[in-house]
Amino acid sequence: MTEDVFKALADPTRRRILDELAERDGQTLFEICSRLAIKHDLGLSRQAISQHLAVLESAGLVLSRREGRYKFHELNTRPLEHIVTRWLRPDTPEGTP
Amino acid sequence: MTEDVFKALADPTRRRILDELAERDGQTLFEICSRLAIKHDLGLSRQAISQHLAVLESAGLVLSRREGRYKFHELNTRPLEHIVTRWLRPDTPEGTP
DNA sequence: ACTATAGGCAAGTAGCGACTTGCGTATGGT
DNA sequence: ACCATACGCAAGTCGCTACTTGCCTATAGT
Repeated sequence: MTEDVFKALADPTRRRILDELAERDGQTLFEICSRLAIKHDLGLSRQAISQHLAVLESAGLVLSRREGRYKFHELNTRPLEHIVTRWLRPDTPEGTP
Repeated sequence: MTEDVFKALADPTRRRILDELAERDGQTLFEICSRLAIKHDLGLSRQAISQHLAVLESAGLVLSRREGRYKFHELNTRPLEHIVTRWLRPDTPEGTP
């Protein structure tokens, strides 16, 4: 559950992937690979990214649909919404000093 | 920075410690140890908890003040507030389907 | 049919991270 | 002065995890 969400967010490369999907949804594995290689200097193998995507997917942060030989990935922010409210006090809801 | 926050949140024991401090602020190391041992069944050594607290402290999630031979720890939720908004889309701000 | 593309599976390696163990330091009580 | 308490430091062990490498499957194009 939220257990996997925290573990998924622990890795900086996975967070970069989420950034990439937040910027442009529906990318394939190869697109994400080349984007990460170009925009950031991450020279990671295809399998590395694939495994990261698997972790993100089992955490529910990434949804994928397969079409032909392409697999498109999209970001799902639902699991992110309430993982932190667990510690946030009900007082000072937004900006009430 | 936020790098350390995610790493700090990755461990379930550290999240338990945050829970404990959220429930009662200003606990010492021994208090946290015995609380974790009793309420949850974590039979961890003192140093284990101490190292976890060090991680949480360097992430800015826990602040500590020393008084005599006691060191009191308190929760700081500031670093938690904006780590997730990075991926949350500006649409559907709270509950607007 | 053949080749290239997009991706998956599995085993192996290296390094980090959680935890322990042992010893050391400082404060407080008597 | 003595001892117990509350905590810190340092090294060592063990398991997990990120990453690679090699091979395999399936779809698309020609």
